Order: sequence, then C-alpha cells, then structure tokens
Amino acid sequence: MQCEMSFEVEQQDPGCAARAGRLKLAHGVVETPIFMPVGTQASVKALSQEDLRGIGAQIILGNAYHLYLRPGTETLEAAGGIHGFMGWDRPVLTDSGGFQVFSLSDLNKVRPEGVEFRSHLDGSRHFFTPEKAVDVQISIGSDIMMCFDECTSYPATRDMAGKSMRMTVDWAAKCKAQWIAREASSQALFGIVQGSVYEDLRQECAAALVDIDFPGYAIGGVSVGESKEEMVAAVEYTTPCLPVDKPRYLMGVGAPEDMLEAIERGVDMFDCVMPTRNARNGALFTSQGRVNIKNAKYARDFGPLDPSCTCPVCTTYTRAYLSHLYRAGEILALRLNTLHNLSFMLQLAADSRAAIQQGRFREFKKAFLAKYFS
RNA sequence: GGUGGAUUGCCCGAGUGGCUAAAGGGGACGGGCUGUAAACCCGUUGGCUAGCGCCUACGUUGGUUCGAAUCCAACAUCCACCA
Repeated sequence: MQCEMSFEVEQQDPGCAARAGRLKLAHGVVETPIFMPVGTQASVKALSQEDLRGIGAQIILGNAYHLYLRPGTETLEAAGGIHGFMGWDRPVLTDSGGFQVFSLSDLNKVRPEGVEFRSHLDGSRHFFTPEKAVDVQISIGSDIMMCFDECTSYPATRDMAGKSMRMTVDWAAKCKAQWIAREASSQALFGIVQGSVYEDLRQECAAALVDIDFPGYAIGGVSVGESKEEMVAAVEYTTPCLPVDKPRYLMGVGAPEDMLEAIERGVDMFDCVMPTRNARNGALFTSQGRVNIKNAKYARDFGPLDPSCTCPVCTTYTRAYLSHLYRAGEILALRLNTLHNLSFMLQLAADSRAAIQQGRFREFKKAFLAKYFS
C-alpha cells in the first residue's frame, strides 16, 4: 500500500536544523513549520470553522478517544467523516487517545494488549487497543492518524521509561499493520517516539519506529512536567534519529519560545492547548511578552493588545475592552482572546518559515526572544 | 400610633457568651495553565509590624460579665402586618 501523503523539504536553513517544508495531505497542503490548533471534540473551543479559516489555520487536531465516546464512530461514519461532520474542509490530524492514557490515568488501566478506560463522561468501560485506535481514526477520516502510544509520565525511572517505550513500539507495529490491513492509504499514520528524558531510550525508540517505517514521526511524552532544558535536550537528540525527508511533529508543544527552540532543531509540526486554554483564562501572547488581560493596569489601556499584530482582534479592539469583556464574563472574551492567541502562534510559525526560506532563522529567533522577554 | 422582625468586613451572608479579625459566596488584587474531564485552578483581601505582637472592628450609646458580634436598656434606620 502506498500512502498518498507527500512531504518535501523546500529549504534547509544553513545555520541550524530548521527547515521549511510542504506537506500534501488528502484535504490540502500544509506549509511547515506549522502550528496546529487543538480541537479535541471536533471544535477548537470558542471558535467557529469560519473563524479558523479567517486566521489562516491550515490544519487542526481532533482526538480519537473523545470523539469515540461522543458523538461515537457510527455518527462520524454516517456523516462521512469529521470533515463533513464539522464543516471543515482543510486537513485534520487526530491524536489516538495516547495522551488520555496519561491525563486520565486515574480512570484507566494499562495492559500490554491495550488500555481499559473508564469513561470520564459516564463511567462506562472501554478497551482501547492499537488496532481499535486506528479503526476509530479511520472512522473519523483524519488526514493524519497517530499511533496509539503510552505517553510516559514524568518523572519515570529508566526502567519504567524503557518498558513504557518498548510497549509503545510494539503498539506502533500493530497500528501500522492495522493501517495496511484497512488499506487507509488516503490517511497518513505517524509513529510516536517515547523514552522520557533518557537519550539512549529515545534513540532506541526512534530507530525501532524508523525500522517499522512511517510516513511521519512524532516526539511525544514531552512537556509533562520535566524542565525546559530536558525538553529541548530530548528534541535535540531525537530529531537527528529521524529521516530528514519525513515530517517531524513535536506533540503538545508549546509556548512560543518552545516552538522556536524546536524549529531550530528540525521540528516541522506543533500542537498545543496553551494558546487556546490560556486565551480563555485571560493570558494573551504578544510580541512584547505575555499580557494578563485580567490585570488592573489594562482596564483603561486604550491601545491595541499587540501593536505589531495584524489579527482581527488587534486591529479592531483595545486592551481596555478586552479587559472589560473578560471581567464581565462575556462569551465574546473567549472568542476574541482565542482568535488572537491562535493568530499569534500561526503568525509565529509563518514568520519562522519565511526566515528559514531566507536562511536566517537563528537571527529571527534571537530577535523575537529579545523582544518577547524584554 | 401599635405589634413583630431586622441591622455583621467593599457587597451578599453564617455565626447567637470565651476555640472570632469573624464560616461561605461574590467582587477586587496577583499568579498558574504545554498531544484539553480546564470560560479552569491556586493564593491574598481591617490597620501597623521583618516577626512576636499591638490597635481598631459586627447600627449608635450605655450596662451585665473575668470575658460580648453574641445577654440587657435606650436610641437610630429599614421591613412586614394591624390601626
């Protein structure tokens, strides 16, 4: 079976591992580096699909575990997949539910064959296997499916991390076999590198996954409590183990500065709930650093949120108005804040791409960080 | 005019002799959030002090008591019902 996805590195930055690429998926082309907004339940919280198109989102995430529980695969299949269901015609990447093995660990039990979940919605029991995770994602019809993995918690002893990683590799092989058996060639399948903060485990995992051979590779199990230094180190020693001609995706990252560190080390794709969640909680990203719009000092600040941002929020509203909307608990606060934070991350990825194409990513990054942390 | 009820910190509100600078909300102030069980969570919120601690506080004034937001009296204001 030949996967229909294709990836091309268009420009390699001469000063670092950063690269600009072009990822062709069933529902369109994604220009990398790219930030992918998270829409766990077939919805990027607070935004409509029109909003997402308006700010130039190229690809969004969905989550197999959550969509399996609700609305369920039968509904998604009847709708002809997630694209038609939610009215989004651009690419979608689905996480397999591997993260929920970590985040809902109190509600599940991990076994070598799979994970027994107790639904966080109604307590009902569900058994997720690698094969089932692929089946669910085929029902969803995402452009990129993720292997079912165990997102290793932190801290983990070397022994624990090794066992967890080897199980993830075993599951990856099963996911790949199921993907081939189902002949889902229009959907790509990415393997996920685990191994916690242990260099040799990360390298062993990457090698094993490359041996299985996937259309793309992800680095998972980061930003789960380890230090930023450890996270960056994990990226630094893992990316060289991944094929240069395949897309690399750093799962769950991140903050603006984290994304830049990873781009510099050769990562192409990112997703993170931070811009959307922080937006709903009043923390906004700007070129001059984080703005906590709840702070009293913004109540009568009639300037734009970020003077150098061209998003619809910054060109229309003032900090004072955003402050008021947040305090008043207005639903519009969630929407405008989310619109801005996502615009900011999408723009940061686009600017990074432009800098790489000019061969000056490191200068770009340095200038951004100097302003951001001033 | 009579009878009954009420008056607590910025607001609402619990407390009805010592464990009360006073529960719980709200508001205000600050912080956090990294493959979303998150429009959520955590701190602070009378004054002075680095701290021990001291001072001022539960409508007002006076009293009972070793001790009062809590008991008594008068007054003030508000509410309900009756004239």
